[in-house]
Amino acid sequence: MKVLIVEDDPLHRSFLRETVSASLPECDVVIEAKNGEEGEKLARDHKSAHVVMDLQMASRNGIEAARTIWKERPDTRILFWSNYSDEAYVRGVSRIVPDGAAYGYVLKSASEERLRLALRSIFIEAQCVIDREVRGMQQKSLGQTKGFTDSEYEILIDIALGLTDRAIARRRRLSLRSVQNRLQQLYEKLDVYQSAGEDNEDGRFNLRARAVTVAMLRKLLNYSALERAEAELADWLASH
Amino acid sequence: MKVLIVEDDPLHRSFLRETVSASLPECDVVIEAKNGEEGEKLARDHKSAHVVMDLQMASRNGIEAARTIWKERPDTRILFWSNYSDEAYVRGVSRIVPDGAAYGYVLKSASEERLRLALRSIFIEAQCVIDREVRGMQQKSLGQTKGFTDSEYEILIDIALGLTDRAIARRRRLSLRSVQNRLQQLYEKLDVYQSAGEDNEDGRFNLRARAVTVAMLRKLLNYSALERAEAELADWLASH
DNA sequence: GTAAAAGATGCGGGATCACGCAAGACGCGG
DNA sequence: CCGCGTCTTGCGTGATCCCGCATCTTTTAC
Repeated sequence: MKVLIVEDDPLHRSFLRETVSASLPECDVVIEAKNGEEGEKLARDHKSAHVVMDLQMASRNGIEAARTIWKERPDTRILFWSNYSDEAYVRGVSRIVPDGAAYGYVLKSASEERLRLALRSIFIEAQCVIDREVRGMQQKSLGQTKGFTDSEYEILIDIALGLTDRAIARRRRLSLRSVQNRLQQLYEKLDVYQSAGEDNEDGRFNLRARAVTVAMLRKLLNYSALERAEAELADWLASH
Repeated sequence: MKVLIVEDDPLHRSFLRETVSASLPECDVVIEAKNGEEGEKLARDHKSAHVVMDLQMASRNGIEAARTIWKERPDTRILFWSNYSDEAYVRGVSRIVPDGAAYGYVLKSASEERLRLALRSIFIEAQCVIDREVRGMQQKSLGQTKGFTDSEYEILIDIALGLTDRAIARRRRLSLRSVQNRLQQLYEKLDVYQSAGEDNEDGRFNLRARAVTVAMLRKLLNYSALERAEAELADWLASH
């Protein structure tokens, strides 16, 4: 059994290496990559079916890497080991996990014991292990209650990218007015109005820009989500 | 000699502790805090004059903490030990360092040797030590060449916060038209036009929103910068 | 001290945005 | 089949944004 570690921080990497070999005696080979790009390559070369990796890496972030790995070999088992449970990450991950694949998401702040357990559950038992805190996010993003619809999230990304209403309409194949409707309901859910109008008409906001910032502050968006969205946009622009 | 370590990652924290005591034999007490808030408190309690800390912490980020520490005791020597050299961080740090204070900025990706050297240079010799890569950023942000003026950066933050032109004008005590001028020059420098107009009028951008995203992708802005800006805005709104 | 450069302000117009109103389109339980 | 809610679309309006043109002030340079 081979395990591939993808993690850019040297300290964390060596910690992972030790934990993996300590808690998985059946693992005889440990491979290490120090960024997403290298991770993809090594996963391909070694046909490794067991991966533990960080989200948020400099060269190619974990979600990108996971997507190409799963695209080539959908039965790969991946444990995401991340610092954050941003809704942007959780949403990004659950968007790319193939049907029936075993995967996990545990936070770096979790105890070592929890990490060991997750490793065994996923790699040996083929079970999914999602950290409690992360699970909360997932509920919020899937169950509409208080969370954001896919269409709302979609349009959030579009305005974050700086697309114009008309451009969004073209991209999502909607009429101009529909785009604006979605925008309104997004503004509503993000509470952009509350902080805006209030008492004085003095401190009014530019709703569009404000929505993006509020979303970032709420961890609905983060750098890597923007990065991915930007890449997708470039693709779309190329294919026109 | 007392040294205060402020770092939220347990692995990094213990690494720091070892490195500090190994490279600074004259240090007899090492105190540890696991977030910015606690860091401020311990710095106050222990009157510690030597701090090494992370930027990017959950509860209260490094720049905030450093500012209050320096406000209370400007001769404190602080070594920032960070994963990133985002222009947003560099700018944030150099904005708050008091005149004549000794401080340092080294990346976590640097060698352990470099860290040891920095520790001794700053804490013993009272010299400033800035990582090469970080220095590059500093040049770009201070020397206008190819970088951004303070006024441009200021307005960038304002639109990122979602302020309206009129609101910015009030906040910065400018006329509406001046604000728009600054915006234009910001758009220019961020190359928002290039990606926008080009050939087809199809993929046009909303310049305002686009500028923010481009700035984020270029690391001119990041989460903690937004966080700080938002707090400042709230203050300003309160004092009207 | 004067000239050039940089910045601030006003005016005005065309484009875009935010959004109320109302009419069709689609799915869903009775 | 009908009624109901959700989603989509069109039209129109007022606010806001982007920006060219022209004037005036401040800073910088020599």
